[in-house]
Amino acid sequence: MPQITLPDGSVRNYESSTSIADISADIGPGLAKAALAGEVNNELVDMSDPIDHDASIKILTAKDEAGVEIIRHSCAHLLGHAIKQLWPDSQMAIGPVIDNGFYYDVDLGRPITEEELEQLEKRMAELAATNYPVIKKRVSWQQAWDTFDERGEPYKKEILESDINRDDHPGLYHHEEYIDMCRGPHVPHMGFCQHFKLMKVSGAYWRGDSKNKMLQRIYGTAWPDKKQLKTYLTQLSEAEKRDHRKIGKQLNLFHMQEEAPGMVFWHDKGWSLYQVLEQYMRSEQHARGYKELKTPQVVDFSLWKKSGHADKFGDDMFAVESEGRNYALKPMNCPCHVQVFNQGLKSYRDLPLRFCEFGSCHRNELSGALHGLMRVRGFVQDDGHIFCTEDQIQSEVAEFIDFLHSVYDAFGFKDIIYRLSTRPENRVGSDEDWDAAEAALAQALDAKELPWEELPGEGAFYGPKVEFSLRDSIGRVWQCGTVQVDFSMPGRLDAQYVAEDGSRKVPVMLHRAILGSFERFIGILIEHHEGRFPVWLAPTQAVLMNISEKQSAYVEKLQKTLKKHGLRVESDLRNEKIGFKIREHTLQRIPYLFVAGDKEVEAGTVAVRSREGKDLGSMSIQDLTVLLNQKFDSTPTLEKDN
RNA sequence: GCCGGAAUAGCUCAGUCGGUAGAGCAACUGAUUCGUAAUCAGUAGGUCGGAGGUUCGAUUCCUCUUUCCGGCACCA
Repeated sequence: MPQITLPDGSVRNYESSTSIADISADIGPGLAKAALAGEVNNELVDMSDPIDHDASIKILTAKDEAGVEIIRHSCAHLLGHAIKQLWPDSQMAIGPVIDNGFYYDVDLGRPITEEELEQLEKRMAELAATNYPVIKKRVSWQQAWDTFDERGEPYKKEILESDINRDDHPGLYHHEEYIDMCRGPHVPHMGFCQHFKLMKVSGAYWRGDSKNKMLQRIYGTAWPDKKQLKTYLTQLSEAEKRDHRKIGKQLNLFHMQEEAPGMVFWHDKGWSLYQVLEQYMRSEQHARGYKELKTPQVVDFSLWKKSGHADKFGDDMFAVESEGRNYALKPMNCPCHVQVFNQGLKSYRDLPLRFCEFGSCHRNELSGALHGLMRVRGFVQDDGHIFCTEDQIQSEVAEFIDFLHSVYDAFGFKDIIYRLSTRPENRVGSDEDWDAAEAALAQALDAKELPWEELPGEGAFYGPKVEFSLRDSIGRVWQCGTVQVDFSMPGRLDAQYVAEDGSRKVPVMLHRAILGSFERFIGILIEHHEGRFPVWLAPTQAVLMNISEKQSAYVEKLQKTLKKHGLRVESDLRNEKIGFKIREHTLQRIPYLFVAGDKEVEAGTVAVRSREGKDLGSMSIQDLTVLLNQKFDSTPTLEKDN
């Protein structure tokens, strides 16, 4: 006699075992039609799963996020159904839900072509159009194993063997003749799976391990209705327009070429942007008690052996041989900073000692990992190392987090995500040190009441870290800042200070960065602003232009004056129509355009137009300097437009 | 590094079922001096990523290679 409590608190009594399907039918035909799964005492269940005890339930439809995920999951099965029809020899591995869609890893023993992808999508649509019912059967472990043995599905058998308890009764979902194993739930019929698109194919290792066989991964997106699918596809093409590689070329910021893979050739405009960032970070760090260093880029391998980096990353360093000695291009700055610390006897009174460096580093990243400015082989970090005592860790971390917040705020990033990465399997240092370091970071976050999640096993080999990610104007998350506690390296590299009691002690080192790398951060800024940089960052803040030759001298004089004020102003005196010039500079996303005709010459002003096309009226030189000196107006253009 | 795809003028791209390539924009020259997103006319521009092979002949077909793109894996 199950008593069922609905989300609105109402209660229904049933004579015998019931199901989400029965309950939604009882409530009404509309709901019965829209229902695709349910929750029983907060656990997801299928429409057909029996409910024979008192329970609180929720009926899920395509309006619920969980409902959409179920649709996506079922689309993965639909993909499996279509694949096995088209290529019966293929072996199905796993088909999970991901953001906005799903994928299925399949062993076809060969690659899949674009044409085949279309063919597959077509078959999926045909199958879904029949609205066939999805039938769930719970079977014994052995029955499941026999089923997949008979059907030639070795990956499914492997999943059964390694991940599923022999006493369990796995759910087998029958999609007509196709059978897939899944925790579920799934849609009751394919009527829910009508709006999907196969996006791309790629290789993916079985179980994510590069030692395993590479399977074909087929990606798809799926939505409850046509409109949402279309909206998503539009969003994708909008994101493509923000591609920093494309905008970097259009705005002449930088380039890369074959002879230096993963290295950036900064052009004057990109370098201007870079310099604004660097000077800003320099003055902020100076204000917060950091001492700026510059350390060598080519350092003998012995130091990297001593620091422990050679063991773990030796192959990923650029090696340099000269006169029988082996050097490496520095992949990071910390060992060098310890060398500076080690010069001269340090006292506890010197701590905390905050070093920073715009450190030029090189890492020989795997070729397949390179990606525009986001993943490069040569980069510069806004790196810093704080040498302190254990007692100072928490306050130093707290102070750093304040610093980081003020920087992200200046760039217009308000939504920050905090993650604490804890001890990995391969590590140096004692468990006691790890306990203390992890606790110190967690406490610093908690003291600021920041929400954080733990990433177990994701820490660096020498210590745990907090990672700071920011959300950009279209909701993408980028990891940038980090602070890491290191109990190991100072000791390995013989750093010491004289404590209050006269004894020698090893300092704790905090590794920290806010932007991460300038290259990557600039890439993020480009995409965040879609190239429409706020005026304090824009490589060219304004272009002055004349209507005809008569105003040339006036424009040149004005440009000189503005440049003297430290403003980045260009002039365009070409013999072109004003409309033509405005179009060009607007496409270059110049924040402000200054036009001088006879009227303006007479009044000693310019007519100001924003890159959004707004007429800001006439302004004097004084007005212009105020306009171009706006600080930190980092509201993404997207928000401004809306 | 692994799987798949791509590489043609400064840029964006078309093209050749094997007979050494074309458009638009940009550049250059000339005319135009024109008030808020493209003035007109003309000129020039390419070892078709690199190396090898097949062929009478390769930008096109094959092999290798480099780089890039999409993923996977990696990320001190």
